[in-house]
Amino acid sequence: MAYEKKIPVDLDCPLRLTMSLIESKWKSCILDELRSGDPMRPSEIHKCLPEAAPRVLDIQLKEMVEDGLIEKTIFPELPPRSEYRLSPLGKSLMPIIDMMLGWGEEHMEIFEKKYGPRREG
Amino acid sequence: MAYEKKIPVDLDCPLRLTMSLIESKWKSCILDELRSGDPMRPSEIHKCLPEAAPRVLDIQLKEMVEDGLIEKTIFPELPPRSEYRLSPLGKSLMPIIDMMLGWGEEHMEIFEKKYGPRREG
DNA sequence: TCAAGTACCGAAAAAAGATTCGGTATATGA
DNA sequence: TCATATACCGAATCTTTTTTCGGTACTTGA
Repeated sequence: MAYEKKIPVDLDCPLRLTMSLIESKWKSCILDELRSGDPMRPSEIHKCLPEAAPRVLDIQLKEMVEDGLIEKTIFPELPPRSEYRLSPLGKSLMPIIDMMLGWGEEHMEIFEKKYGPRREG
Repeated sequence: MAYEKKIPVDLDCPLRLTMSLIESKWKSCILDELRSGDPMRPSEIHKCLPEAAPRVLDIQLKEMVEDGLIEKTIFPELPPRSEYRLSPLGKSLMPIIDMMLGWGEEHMEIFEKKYGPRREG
């Protein structure tokens, strides 16, 4: 009955906090796309992650801006133009993204053998 | 209509692979509990993570055994006794867990200010 | 006998997450 | 005029994850 405000991240445990910021399906990939530091337009991000439903990317980009991991610039132009780039906070997550990417590359074969190959007639 | 076998991890991208192994709500915490390398009994793990629904821990422990992140020993005793411990594969994830824990500790305050404090009358 | 502890599992319900579809608004080029 | 492109949002639906509840089976101790 009592209305309880929903907290968008997990403040009970430092590990859960970090996880809750990046565990949505495409957030880690978005951070990876932005790794160079150069800004990217939303349409570019969509093209780089074609498996992601566009609506999900929109929502997750918005949440990441709200959480302070990325920054958004809107240009007052028509047709509309905007850009996303890593914030300092987002940059500070990059070593973690790097390690996860490296770990995945190193161990992909194990899991391909175990669970793949995928989509064989 | 065509039945497609569900693949329990994401083999399309190394980053998503790593994430898919640990993104379930309590998996990273389970790895953290097992960090010392010493085995833990399931009841111990439950006590250390009292916020987790026991059933979820059971399921996630089982998945982590299946994925090869942890190893399980069942002792043929009554009452039943079993133990979980990090596998070499799980150990290789620890630097990532460590970094996420460290990042969370360093930045917790930002998010407490932004989204907390929680449960104030 | 009864409660508590051990380690699990199945099924239903609830919640959260992702997806699809349609819509806003404006501009350019065919 | 119509399609395409830009960027985004709301709502309904589908899917997955998490939670809750009950059950199995056996032992110990009150």
